Amino acid sequence: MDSSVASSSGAAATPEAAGTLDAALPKTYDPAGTEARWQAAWEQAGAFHPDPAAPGEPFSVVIPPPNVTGSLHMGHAFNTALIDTIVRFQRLQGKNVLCLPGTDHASIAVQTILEKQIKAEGANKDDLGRDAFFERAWAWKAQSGGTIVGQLRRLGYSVDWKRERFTLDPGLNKAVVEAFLRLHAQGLIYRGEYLVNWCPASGSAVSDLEVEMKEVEGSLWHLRYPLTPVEGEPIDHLVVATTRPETMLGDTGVAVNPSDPRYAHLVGRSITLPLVGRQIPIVADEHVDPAFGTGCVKVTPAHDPNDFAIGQRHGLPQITVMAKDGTTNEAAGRFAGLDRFEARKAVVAAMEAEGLLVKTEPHRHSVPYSDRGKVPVEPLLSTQWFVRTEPLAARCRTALDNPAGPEPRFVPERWSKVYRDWLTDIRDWCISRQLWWGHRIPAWFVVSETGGVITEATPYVVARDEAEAWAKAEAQFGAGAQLEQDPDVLDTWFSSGLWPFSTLGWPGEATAAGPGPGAAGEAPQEPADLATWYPTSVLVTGFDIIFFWVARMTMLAGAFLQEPAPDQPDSANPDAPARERPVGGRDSWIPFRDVYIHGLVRDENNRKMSKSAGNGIDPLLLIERYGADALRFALVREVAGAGQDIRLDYDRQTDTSATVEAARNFANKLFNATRFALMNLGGETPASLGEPVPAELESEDRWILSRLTRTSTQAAELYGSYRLGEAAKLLYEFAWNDLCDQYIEWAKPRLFGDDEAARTTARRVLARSLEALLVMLHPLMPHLSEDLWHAVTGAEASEFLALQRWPQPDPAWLDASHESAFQFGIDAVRSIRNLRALSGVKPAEKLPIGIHTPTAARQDFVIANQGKISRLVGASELHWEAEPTAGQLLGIVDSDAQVGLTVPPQSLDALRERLQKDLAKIEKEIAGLAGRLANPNFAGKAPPEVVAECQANLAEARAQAELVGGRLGELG
RNA sequence: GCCCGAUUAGCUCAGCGGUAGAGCGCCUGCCUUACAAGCAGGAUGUCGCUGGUUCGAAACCGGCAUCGGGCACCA
Repeated sequence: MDSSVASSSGAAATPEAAGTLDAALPKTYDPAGTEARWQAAWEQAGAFHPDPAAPGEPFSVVIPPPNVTGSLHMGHAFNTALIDTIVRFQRLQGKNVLCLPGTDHASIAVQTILEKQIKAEGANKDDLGRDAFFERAWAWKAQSGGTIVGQLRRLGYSVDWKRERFTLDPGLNKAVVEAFLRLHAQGLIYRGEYLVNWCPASGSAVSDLEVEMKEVEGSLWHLRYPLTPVEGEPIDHLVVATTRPETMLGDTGVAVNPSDPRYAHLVGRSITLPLVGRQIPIVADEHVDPAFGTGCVKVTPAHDPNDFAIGQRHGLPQITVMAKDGTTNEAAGRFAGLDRFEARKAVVAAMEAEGLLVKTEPHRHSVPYSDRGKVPVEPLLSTQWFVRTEPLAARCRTALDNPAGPEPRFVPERWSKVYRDWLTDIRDWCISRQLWWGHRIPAWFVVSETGGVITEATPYVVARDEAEAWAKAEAQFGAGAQLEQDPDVLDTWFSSGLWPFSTLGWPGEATAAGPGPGAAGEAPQEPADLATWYPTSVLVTGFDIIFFWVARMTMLAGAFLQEPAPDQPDSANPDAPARERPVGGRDSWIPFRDVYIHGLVRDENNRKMSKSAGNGIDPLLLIERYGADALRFALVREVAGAGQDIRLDYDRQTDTSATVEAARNFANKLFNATRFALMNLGGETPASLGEPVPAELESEDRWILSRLTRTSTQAAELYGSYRLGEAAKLLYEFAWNDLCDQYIEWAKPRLFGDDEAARTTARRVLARSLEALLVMLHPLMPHLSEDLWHAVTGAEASEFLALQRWPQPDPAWLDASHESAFQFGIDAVRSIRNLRALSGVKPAEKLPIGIHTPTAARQDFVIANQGKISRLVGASELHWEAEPTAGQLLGIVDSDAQVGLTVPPQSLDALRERLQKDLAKIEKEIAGLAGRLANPNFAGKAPPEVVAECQANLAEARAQAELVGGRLGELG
């Protein structure tokens, strides 16, 4: 006992880890100081910096790296809460857990922000130059990244900050270059001129995924195209309908459906394109819907994806009439130099002037918008780099069909369909961006071969660096070769797509320094982190980036991690137990075993929170008001239906949230429960008190230990299967209802009394239950639980709850029949309190109370717990006769027990009303049960145990009805 | 057009074959020596509509309605 007191005060003597509770014993929990203190302590101790050679089954998560575009919003806090709950739980399971943090350079988003800033300063990025721009971008990254990291720390994220990565840091650049080279060597990267989505706002190509279709109110212009005249032909023109009249300047054909009787005979004839005068052919193409518009389509292969395809099928020329800044070019003739929307007006006006505008109809249609630029994208012919996706997607589909189980496994499962569908009709991925902020494409053009300029035909070499490029170029093109590196950068998602392995050290030193992929004699030493933690255990992310990110990661992993990793003997720790992994390397190349997809955080009006909508909530505001633990608990608790969006209530006037406040109240409840324990454990700790001795346990001891055992099994199951919200609710109920409302109240007489032995038993049970609860809650409320755990256990400051083991209560404590026996006590107490309230007895007034039951076991229970029950119900004396004494006010617990008060019956009406209500309810139940039993089909077909239960319930209900009826009769 | 989700107490949501739950809010009473951020007691629902399966449906199946989301997209 004494030694434990010493260890408790020992913790208090270490200032940086002193439990809040040891000092002034405030009545309310103040999260701010506690949270900061433990965050610092964890980090200083390197608590979350795992060793790849350490024992324990590896468990790893790479966090979705937030964009360095400013600060974090509630969605990030949600994602963080979920991931940290999972990894902290797994750490408590004794696994070798790595949670790797980082941020994403967000090429186009950051460049857009910076260009806006520069523009506001009256300059543009070209004045600045590429190097200065880069410097500025890095400064921005430092600032925004710092803010983000600060926010993640404030949430208590148990990530390994020593392994923090940034998608544009040198190590990841090496991975990006290597990935590009290997894909190129595999024939999976090509360069060519295709119609791409051009964003005039950012001056870059974007991928299909970065285009968002928006419904807009536009117009459908019907234009008259005169046929080049032919003798005897009655039709002298066609009418085409278009939403983009300006593109007619680039028309190189008109298409009709081959089976359209109106026009079939005109196929092959030519048209004189108005305003331009070009002769263009009429072609027949299945794509044309005869029922839409006039059934004639103008074909502009250089400015529309469908027209591009038609043009390809019919060999039509591609005439680009638009420049990359969204203005018409010289090919637009007299319309050249106009902004595209001006050009539209000008063309329509000109057509009208020539009497060729048949009509203009209002027309609602979808227009492709650039996600980032927020302007309509322009389909434009452009030479870009592409990844050939089908072979990569095919591998992913095969993995998903793995007969041993889908890889990855989606939770909830329905998202695997979304993932598969996208991989099934996938288009090639345009990966080049005409931006500066990003990974420069590792390709050098041999410009000497094409007269010093870069064209589509310019040959190139891909290389790890300039020296290698020169070597390759000279070998291929001779010493006179002139090189120029491609000025473009790669799509951000190209580097994000490598995240689960690039952050773990892929491709490793030997390979990177080696002569090239597949070269002989190469003996790549797989990085230890990769060997231990790849594939990662689970990816936790929102459904909105399944295509952008999840699928890109699986596709790229398929290109690089197919080969089994070499066996890595555990040299640093030869005695370590064998890993649960196949000898010879990883069991899958898919970068994560599970993909846990969560919903979005919506605002109080059920709108998606987003920066652009301006309805985001700064997590820091709520953390400051309620604490990080409260915010985390609130977010996780809301997520019981996995994959469902969550709605966070929020009052923008006062920056308050009832949901988070409820979680804060729970934190305070735990704080006070622990405070109560500290005040009543007499300076002892769970360890110094020792195990509860079965023979000494009282009723509530056995009950709470059984509940604890049950809860610990259930909570582990829930956490382990990503049912985090359910775990949160379960523990909330155990803590508040079972431990605080029941156990502590029943145990108080012993804790406050002088019976040393009884007090010790109660202390043992209380200490053990509370400690186990704190461990179980740790994944959800890490700071509070860490703090309280230190206070309760007196653990050294250098020890952490975060690194303890999940509670292993003795299974022998599980006792369902005792749980229901004790439930009688709870129910009896409630019945008495109800009766007191009903009869208007003052809470402070003590009065004689009876519990009446003919059952011996229950009588024994009442006798054994007389003092406790008396205290709980405010009894001056407690009777336990089998039958009620005359003149008492009676309440029904169940058919086998009644409770009674001896008071002047001043509230008979209230009691009568209550009994009548009870009776009505019971009779309704009887009618239902009797009806069911009367149905011969039920008795014949329902399982016998259900029938028996039904009969038992009916008997119970009838007995209760009789009791209630009798009481009503007495009341008159 | 194709696919997915949701619809349960005033609000936010669990429950997903045995006859309805939680938190918040609400009503009543309590500063009971851990906690008023608390305690005790209480009220509150034709589980969207409609067929079907079943002895039995909030739950399973079909249709419908409303809301939300994704994909595709005809000029």
